[in-house]
Amino acid sequence: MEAVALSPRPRSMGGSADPENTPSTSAADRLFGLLHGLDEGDRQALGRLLGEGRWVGVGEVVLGEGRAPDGVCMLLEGWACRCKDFRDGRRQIAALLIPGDLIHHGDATHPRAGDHAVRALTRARIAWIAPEAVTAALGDYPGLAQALRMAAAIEQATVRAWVVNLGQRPAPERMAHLFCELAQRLNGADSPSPATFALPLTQQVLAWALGLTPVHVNRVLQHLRGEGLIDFHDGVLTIIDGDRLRTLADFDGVYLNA
Amino acid sequence: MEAVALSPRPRSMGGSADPENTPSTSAADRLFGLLHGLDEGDRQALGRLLGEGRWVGVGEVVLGEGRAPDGVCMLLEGWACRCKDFRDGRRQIAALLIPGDLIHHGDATHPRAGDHAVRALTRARIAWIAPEAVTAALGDYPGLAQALRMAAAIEQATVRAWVVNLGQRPAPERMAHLFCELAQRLNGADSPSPATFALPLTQQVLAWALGLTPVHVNRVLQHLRGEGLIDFHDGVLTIIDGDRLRTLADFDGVYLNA
DNA sequence: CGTTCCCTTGACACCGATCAACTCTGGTGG
DNA sequence: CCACCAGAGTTGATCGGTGTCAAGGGAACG
Repeated sequence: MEAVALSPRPRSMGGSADPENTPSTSAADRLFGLLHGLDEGDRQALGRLLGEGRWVGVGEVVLGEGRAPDGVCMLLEGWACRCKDFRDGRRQIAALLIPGDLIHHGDATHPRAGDHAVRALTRARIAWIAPEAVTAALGDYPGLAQALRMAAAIEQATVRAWVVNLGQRPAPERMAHLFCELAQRLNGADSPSPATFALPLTQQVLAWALGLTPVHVNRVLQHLRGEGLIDFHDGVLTIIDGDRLRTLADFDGVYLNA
Repeated sequence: MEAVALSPRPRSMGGSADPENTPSTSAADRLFGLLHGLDEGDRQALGRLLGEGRWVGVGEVVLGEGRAPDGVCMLLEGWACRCKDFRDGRRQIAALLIPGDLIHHGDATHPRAGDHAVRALTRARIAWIAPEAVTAALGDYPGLAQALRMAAAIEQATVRAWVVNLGQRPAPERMAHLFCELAQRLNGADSPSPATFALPLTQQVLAWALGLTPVHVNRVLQHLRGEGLIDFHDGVLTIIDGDRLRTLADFDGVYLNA
């Protein structure tokens, strides 16, 4: 992960599309969006617990292989991934994490998360909540515990969806499915058909996520583009025809809903 | 799932190798094996909560797509799978479940498990614990809550391992990895090299789990057999050379440990 | 004694990997 | 300022793993 850039270089006119400039003030809100009509106190309590977080650089390991510390860790800004590295340089991304996702639900019982590492794919801001603070907050704000369990369950369903994606779908529908998932996670289920959002990932990273080669990712991207479904360059994905994209991918986003 | 048998027919001299005859009295014990030195009271409490369970037939849906009921559900005997069905008949198994595995951790907060169905692959015995009983027991036996979270975390790690397996490994190492995982889950990490255990699955089921075609599963099985690594027929898997099998699969079973 | 269905085998097609070269942009250092 | 380099993206040629199609064997069952 060292010698390879993970997010595309800013092109031509600088940071005009710089994804880090999107405020994403509401990382904690996204976690709480999982719960309908939740107490406003819970939301503010979580915000206080999280604080500002700290910045980590591109490619940096947030949570290494080996036994993980206790406490809860959340991604506030930027992109990260759960990533398994092979000795020969091959990699597989098992999860893409966006602001509001839990990096670690360390309820003092988590076994070793040693099967993978969490790495920042862009510059990223993460927040740790100390285990004592977690247990205390769980007592004071019962909604919090529920939100954490909910988030874990949704991540579980998402990983299962990736198993299905990798096991059954050929490359174009596989990539289409990933894009549909990300669109829904980023914009919500009801995003209009011509949608544009920052996807600050290189084709190499997409390849790691999709179990493909970078060159094949490139060809599939061109294919989808030629079909008039999407456009993707310089870290910006445009979904041109969401309906046809979902049809191609056989996408059903219920697994992402609370 | 209707017209296809899921476990191989008993061959020649009847049920001599019938996997259902293995007592597996200790399904609950396996869940508790996840915790070192746990209270004996907790173990017995879980046993009482589970009771005898009820039998379901081969191919029967234990937990359908759609919103799941509350409560905890455990597999006591037999095999089951988390299975995603496509309209055109294709399938992908996202998890293989053996006695002691949790089918449903319904802590009254689980969202729709609607992305997949849980089906019995053999005749299976499952037990439900009503939600009130769960919350009551969680209060009385705090070790139980920890065991449930632990089991969930291990399943999560297992699904991630499947993502890696499907995304990165070619068919022979993929199958080898699955066999290593099952051997460890069934016999523990320290099983002697020539090991034999019941694997009451058809090649078609293996294909669903591995993202391969039945005919390719057949060929890969022959290949592994020709290499002197395993033998598999009539629902019995023999691991002839565990070391070389693990090497081939690049298997590291830490993700299965508590 | 025919049916069913799992397993097996062979021939062939194709998706995606591999290898290799080239462009382009941005960064670096003389 | 320019030469050079590094790394992302792109393209073409070729190879191989896996899917597909098709046929047949063998054990259990009615």
